Amino acid sequence: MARRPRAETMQENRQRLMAAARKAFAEKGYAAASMDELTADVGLTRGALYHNFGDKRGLMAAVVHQIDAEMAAEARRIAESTAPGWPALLAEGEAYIAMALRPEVQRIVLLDGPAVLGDPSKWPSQDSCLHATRDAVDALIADGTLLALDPEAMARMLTGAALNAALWVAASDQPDLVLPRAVVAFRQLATGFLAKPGPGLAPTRSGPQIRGLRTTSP
Amino acid sequence: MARRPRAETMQENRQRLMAAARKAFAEKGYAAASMDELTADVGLTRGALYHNFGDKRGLMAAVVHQIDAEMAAEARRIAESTAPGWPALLAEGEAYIAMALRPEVQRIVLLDGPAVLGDPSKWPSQDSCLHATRDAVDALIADGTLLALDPEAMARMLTGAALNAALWVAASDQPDLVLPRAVVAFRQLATGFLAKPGPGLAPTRSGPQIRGLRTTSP
DNA sequence: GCAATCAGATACGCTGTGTATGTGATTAAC
DNA sequence: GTTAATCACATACACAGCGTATCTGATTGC
Repeated sequence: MARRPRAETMQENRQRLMAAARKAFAEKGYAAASMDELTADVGLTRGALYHNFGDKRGLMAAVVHQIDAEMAAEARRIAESTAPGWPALLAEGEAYIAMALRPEVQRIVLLDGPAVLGDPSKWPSQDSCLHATRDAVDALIADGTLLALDPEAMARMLTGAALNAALWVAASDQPDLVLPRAVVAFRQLATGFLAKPGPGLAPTRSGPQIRGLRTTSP
Repeated sequence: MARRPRAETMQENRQRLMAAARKAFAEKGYAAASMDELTADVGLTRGALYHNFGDKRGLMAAVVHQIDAEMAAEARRIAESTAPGWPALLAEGEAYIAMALRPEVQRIVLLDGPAVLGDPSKWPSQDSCLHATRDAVDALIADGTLLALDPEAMARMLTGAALNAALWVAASDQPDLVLPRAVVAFRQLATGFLAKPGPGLAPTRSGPQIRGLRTTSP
């Protein structure tokens, strides 16, 4: 028989369990997701689950970590494809807004995550998204672009505003329609941290675009 | 016997159940709170609970509604005891930050609430806090103090930033120490919505006050 | 005073988690 | 190459907790 190394199949099983968990948690919510069902879906039993993740919460932690990492990576990609500095920070925030519209992110990371794992800043993953934003803020403070306040607080408020805006957008009747308004408001709010606020504020001009579009730099 | 009217004792039982629920939900979290224990604590059984609130979630909704209303009332009181207009809006936001430090508010409203009941904007209570902030924003837009963006989005982001900041403060090692920094950052961020940003930004001047106590500025 | 109502209690079933134990395959020792 | 140890996962069990269906004694309206 194809003697596959043990560690390999184990890794694959972990992946499959996490994939199933993402699906179940996103669709039914953490509380309503049955571990029995979930494991059966990928041809395993709860035995495998408890062996790999300790308990249901452990699986949740792993899933949240994974999604969080993906989000941070995507935000970083977007930020890097933008003019560095202030526009990149804005782009990052907008990226979070856009990502938070995905049901998976919304349900797992924003709604159930804090309830199950506590505040994001204490997550095992240490919350990559927050970290990334904090780094960006640090750089912009050193840079003189932003006011020298507590960078942790600033990062926290920016991501908080962005993610909260996203929840609002998602809960609305026509997400596609209100999304641009949220983005505009976010951009405007963020200017509060600028060391020298741009003179002409023309927020609604130049059409707010998300995901890849040029952010108007002051 | 003292023939108390039925509606009266029923009302009292409801109150007692809710009081017990606030305690249990705050201390153990929604998921870990046992309805059997909770009802026994006030000398009742689950029968009373299901009769009055439908199910566990119904009880949670009632509790959240109650706390939310209390928060909104308190915020309003604070706002009214401040110079009307912009300062009042800031005071309101700061009040939310301070209130969110209370374990009850934090655990029930901020962490478990969204997971159990969904996004605050869809809560039965319609989220009084959000509503209050929105009204304040509306007035300040009409007033010309704030930029005329989507008021819903603005309110959402302000409360989002405030509450997120509070969670951050609460999760920190020395809440008392970082709270002032959060307040300063909040005040500064909020200026982003001002129609004409003040020239000299002296956020720490005039002492950010939380619940009546003067925060030490570093 | 009597019947209808109703708040709350009692009893039951069921789902789901966690744990303790079992087992067959893989790995490592000799 | 055989054997012993390990280990990933399965099986079996105990138990807590939610929801519902049914019951009961008190209150209310007539």
